[in-house]
Amino acid sequence: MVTYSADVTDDDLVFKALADPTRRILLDLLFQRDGRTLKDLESGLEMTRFGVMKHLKILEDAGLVVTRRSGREKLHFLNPVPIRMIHDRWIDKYREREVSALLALKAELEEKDRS
Amino acid sequence: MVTYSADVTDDDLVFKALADPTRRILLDLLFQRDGRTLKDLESGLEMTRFGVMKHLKILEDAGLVVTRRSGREKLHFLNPVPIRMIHDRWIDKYREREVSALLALKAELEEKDRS
DNA sequence: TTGACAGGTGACTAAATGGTCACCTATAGT
DNA sequence: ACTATAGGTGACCATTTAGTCACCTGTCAA
Repeated sequence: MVTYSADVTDDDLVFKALADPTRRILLDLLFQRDGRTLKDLESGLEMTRFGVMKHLKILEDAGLVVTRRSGREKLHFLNPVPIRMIHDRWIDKYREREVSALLALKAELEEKDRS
Repeated sequence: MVTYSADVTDDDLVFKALADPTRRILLDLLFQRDGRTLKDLESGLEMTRFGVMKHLKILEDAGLVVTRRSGREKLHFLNPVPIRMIHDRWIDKYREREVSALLALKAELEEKDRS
């Protein structure tokens, strides 16, 4: 049986982690391509290595990013599970149908806009 | 055509709004039952009316809560659309299948645990 | 029309957060 | 061995944020 450490404020770590724009960009980068190193991620941001490192630690502590060491490198991977749990907290089956339909309609209209 | 202010993006307001535990409780309360007044929401929290009011304003500015006036009362409703957009930002069709399966399995195991 | 009630604003303090730096450890390649 | 490279720690400062309060506006009902 898998146990998640400190159920207590687990969700607080997740939401706090998502609150910073730099950290969301980091997740975007990992969404595009997994398994990046700190050096790699750092090069895409206007910030010192230390800042990026702090952000990655916060993402990792929140469980949004999972890492694996490979020699002197540390590889970073996106973990979508906490994101899904946010979704499920405030969107039940009923609301999900409504929202999906609404967003589909919105996408359709924007598609027409573009043509 | 809608325009957004220069440095504060729409999604930043949403994530900042979700970063506070009190505001998440407010969303939980509205998830249970919509259309509540400030007085109603205030009674469930150990905080002055002013604190709750500030939090509700932040949620409203972020679009997570929509309101309607009725006489001297202001009714609050949960808007699930921004939550869904967070989900869609980092969970594509492929990951969604994986995550759903994983969470379903987890729920199943916890169900067995309880019996 | 008067008093109670629901909601709202601006200023203020204490705590949390983001970013940088000096300095440190461990691995890779020559 | 030794030098460059990848990553890590603790302290520090500037800014942001949560919460409270004195005071104000609008609505209801006797």
